[in-house]
Amino acid sequence: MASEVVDLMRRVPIFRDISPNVLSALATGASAVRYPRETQLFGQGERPEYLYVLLDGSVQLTGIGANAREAVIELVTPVDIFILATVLAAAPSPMGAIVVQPARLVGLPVEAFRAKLTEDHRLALATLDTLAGQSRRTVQHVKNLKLRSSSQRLACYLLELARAANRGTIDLAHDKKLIASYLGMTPESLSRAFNTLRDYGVVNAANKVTLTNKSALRRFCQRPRRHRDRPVHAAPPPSIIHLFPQRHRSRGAGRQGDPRDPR
Amino acid sequence: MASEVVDLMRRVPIFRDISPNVLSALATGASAVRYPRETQLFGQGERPEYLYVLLDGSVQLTGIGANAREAVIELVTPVDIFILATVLAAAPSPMGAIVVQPARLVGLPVEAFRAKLTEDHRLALATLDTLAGQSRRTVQHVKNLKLRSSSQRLACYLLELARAANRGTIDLAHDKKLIASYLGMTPESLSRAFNTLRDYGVVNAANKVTLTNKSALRRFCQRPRRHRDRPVHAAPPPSIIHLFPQRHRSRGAGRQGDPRDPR
DNA sequence: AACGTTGATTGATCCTGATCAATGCGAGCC
DNA sequence: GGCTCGCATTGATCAGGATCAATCAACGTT
Repeated sequence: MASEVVDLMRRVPIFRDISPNVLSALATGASAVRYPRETQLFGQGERPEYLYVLLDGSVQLTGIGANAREAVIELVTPVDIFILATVLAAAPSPMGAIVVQPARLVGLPVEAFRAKLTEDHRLALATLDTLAGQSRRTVQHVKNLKLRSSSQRLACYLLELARAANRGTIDLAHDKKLIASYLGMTPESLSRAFNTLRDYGVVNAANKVTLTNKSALRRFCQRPRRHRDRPVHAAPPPSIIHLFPQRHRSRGAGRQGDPRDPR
Repeated sequence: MASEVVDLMRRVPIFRDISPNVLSALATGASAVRYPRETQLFGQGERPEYLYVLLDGSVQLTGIGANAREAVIELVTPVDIFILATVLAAAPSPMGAIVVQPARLVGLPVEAFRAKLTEDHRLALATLDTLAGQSRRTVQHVKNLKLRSSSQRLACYLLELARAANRGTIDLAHDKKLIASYLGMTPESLSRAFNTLRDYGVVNAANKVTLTNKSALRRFCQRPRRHRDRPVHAAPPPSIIHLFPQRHRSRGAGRQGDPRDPR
């Protein structure tokens, strides 16, 4: 029954406030399907036929580089929607999608989605919202890769999981191998990163992880990569060079709100 | 005169097909302003007041990590629009914006933009388009960082510039330092990467770069990071494990369209 | 013209993380 | 139960880049 699918779709923020008839139009021919591990939903370079809603399980979006090396670019967990940008651009997907935990998902045909987008303003606005959110997350990913060491990336990841789980102990829903790839390192390095984090209250028993000292861990995240003892004297005062319509860049550490993000 | 600004705005794809009155509403109080190098438009962690249209010059979007380390996350060149995602999310910006080449830009007040978005469907759709494009570019950035060596990233960058410039010789519009940061390495490593690429037909005189052998360079981009001589025998045949509604992942190199992207 | 500043290059060294190799461990299978 | 297979961990080694330091060229300033 299509109305069941519509009910399921409402679990995703993007569809929360969309009118029922639009939703059922989007869902024509669609149903919630279960897929086993390892199912490839589509490959890199293909134009996906569906916009996917993940209800249960998890899906990895992986990019393939030279020599068939792959890296997990995104790790989709329920309830979420994925390959929105690709569907909108009607372009080949820069990454493939593979089920990593037995998943239940709904595939919405892309033509209907794009058509409804042009008809329904609410839908367009909702899509804009979630796309903006995803875009920001990807930028954060780039920042992590460029500005943090691998142990720090792991620490941030764990803090994020803990925040989401909202309890002291996290259980890792994925292979260490997968997590390693997602965090941009090898499984061996991940293992060693866990060892490093033991000093900051990270206890790693099998698939369970407990953070006994979150504040220490948070501090670790923001620490410079190479912690040589630096001169204690303060950074030079901001040097105002021009006086122009906009305020000027203050070189050095003399900035106000300390915009470092612990994520 | 506001109509001048509207004309300027039309240079950006996002505004190309927007009705004049909507555009002039977006542009109320806005004008094209020139800013010198080093001008900080806004800092990381702030909520920008404007959605920016870059007409000339260039702007770097930089993330600040621990210890005031910064990395250039995006490099905006004309004609383009930036911090769209942040404006839409009405959230603090994950990166600051600094003028790196004397720039002319228009700042559109965010409230008006967001308001018009809810009123004008065309605007919403156009925004969706450009946001999708930007999102894809960021994903590509992540892929580059995870799957390619620094020399390969430089090679891709040069190929991209050559494609855009559409002539044999590129002139680098930015400091090497900046380019290095954008590509995720230090200036020293960039210098050495240029040396490495000499073997692939990259001639680097001052700010000019000529690619004398693009195909070799393209091949270099896709080469595995560590080119040890591997066993010649072909990869194992795809192992079909399940037979399910969707086709299954074929492990190994037995894939069809070779979806490696030379970008 | 001398000077100081800034950016680019090169060399020497170090460190992070990848690679290679071996082992342990647990789960599914016969 | 014994088996294999794949994942995780640990150790040893290696390589790619970062860091530190010195030099040099290009400018702008005085």
